[in-house]
Amino acid sequence: MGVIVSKPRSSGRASSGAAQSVWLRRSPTPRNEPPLSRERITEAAIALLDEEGMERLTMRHLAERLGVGATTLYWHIDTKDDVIDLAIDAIFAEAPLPEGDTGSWQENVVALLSGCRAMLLRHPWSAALPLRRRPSIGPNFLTWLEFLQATLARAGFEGRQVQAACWVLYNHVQGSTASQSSLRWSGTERAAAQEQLRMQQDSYPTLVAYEYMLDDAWDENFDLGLKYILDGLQAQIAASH
Amino acid sequence: MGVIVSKPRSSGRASSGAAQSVWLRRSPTPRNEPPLSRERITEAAIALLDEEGMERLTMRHLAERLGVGATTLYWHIDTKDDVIDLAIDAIFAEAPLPEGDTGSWQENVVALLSGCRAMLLRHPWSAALPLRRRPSIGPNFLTWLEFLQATLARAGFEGRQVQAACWVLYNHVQGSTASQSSLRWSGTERAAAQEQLRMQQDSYPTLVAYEYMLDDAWDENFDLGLKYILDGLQAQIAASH
DNA sequence: CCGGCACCCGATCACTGTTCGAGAACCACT
DNA sequence: AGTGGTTCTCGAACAGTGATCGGGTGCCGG
Repeated sequence: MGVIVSKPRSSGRASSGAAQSVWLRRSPTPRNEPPLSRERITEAAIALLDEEGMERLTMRHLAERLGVGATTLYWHIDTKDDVIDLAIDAIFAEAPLPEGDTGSWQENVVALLSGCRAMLLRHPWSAALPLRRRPSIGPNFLTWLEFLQATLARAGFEGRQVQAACWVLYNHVQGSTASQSSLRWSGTERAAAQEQLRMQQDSYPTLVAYEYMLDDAWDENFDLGLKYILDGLQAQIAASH
Repeated sequence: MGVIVSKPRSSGRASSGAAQSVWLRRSPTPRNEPPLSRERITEAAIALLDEEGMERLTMRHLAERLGVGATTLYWHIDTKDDVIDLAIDAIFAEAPLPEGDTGSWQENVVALLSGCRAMLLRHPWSAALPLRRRPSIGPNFLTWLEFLQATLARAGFEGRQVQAACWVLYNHVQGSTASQSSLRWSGTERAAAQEQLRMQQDSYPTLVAYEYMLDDAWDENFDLGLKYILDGLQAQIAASH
């Protein structure tokens, strides 16, 4: 201890301008059973986000859900962004880390990413993940990423290759689930957009031909795309002996 | 004509609930040279976003920049989301579409994605792209996507493969640029996070070993990741004869 | 019994997106 | 020149936002 020095309710917090990430400060309640805690706030935030979406996440709504005054939250967290950071990290605890080393590294990666994908789809608001101005350095996210990188390192990648492979795979899960979650729009508008697209077939022949935005073969697209990536990674390993 | 019926300033707009996408309504100013136009608003919005970022994009700021009352904007657009949709689509006009069919399809894809990446990095707020609740159906975005899909279709992909390949590639550009743009955080906090990560080396040995979040080899990671994807796609083509 | 600490909250501030209705500017046509 | 209507502008206002401040509880060790 002693590394993280900032007090929970410091009068001049983050004197050097921007507030620090939640993960760099320690929780202000080391006691036994406080009535309100970061954990309870995070839990309620996730429930609220799942039920009503990102734009309905409000300090007042969240407080009401917890049966608490709105400003009370600010004793436990510094900022609304903190709540979102905590929620995002918490859901990564739901992504299962496959046991043992059964099977090829490809099978391990597929299992890991599939579990993560299912988790992200359960929480559609996670599409907001990449837009956070600060990177994710929550413990659960780091654990998940560590697992992925370790799997790749064990598969035979080295140095820069590990990072590159890791980000390609992560972007694939994150990007495809974000698209899928965002594209759950109203049926009427969707129909209008499809009509509009079909009317402009001369401008977008390929998009129309391959039914851009018309079918919902999310699973197939994800699996096939993942296969492509894994094939490319396998080629890299083969080339490196 | 006659397809898009909603009036620009309709009293009860989008009577069926959610507002329609900008692209499904027509511009309210078919006149010669109106002082304020969608184009000028879009232009100013992009400049504002580039200079001050997403959270500083405000109707009032935008209006002030245009030397105009805040509420004036609402005659030209229905909603702030419309402005963002317009801005996002407008920057896709900056992504160059390589001329002709010189070179292999891989080279064409690399050129296309590199141009898109440079454009997205010039406008870091584009990281917010995937989180929009409605999908991108602006003309410039569709043109760009059409070009990518057409390139892939010409390369020999068929049916579902085209879509899957297209999304893998798109997610790679979008995801990597979003990460890079988001990770431009303050040096002090970054140092603190690195310190924290190094302290927990026991928990995250691989992340520390491969310098997660320590180096900024964005270009190398992007290129290498793209190579993996292209190799995987090449394997698909080879398998399909 | 009491001082101090952990925790809570009502009032309030500056600001947000958006609506409303009153107006100004322009146009075609008499 | 005048009139009527469409096109465009805007100030005032509304409900709601994140966040701060200072004054409160209630509890616990002494």
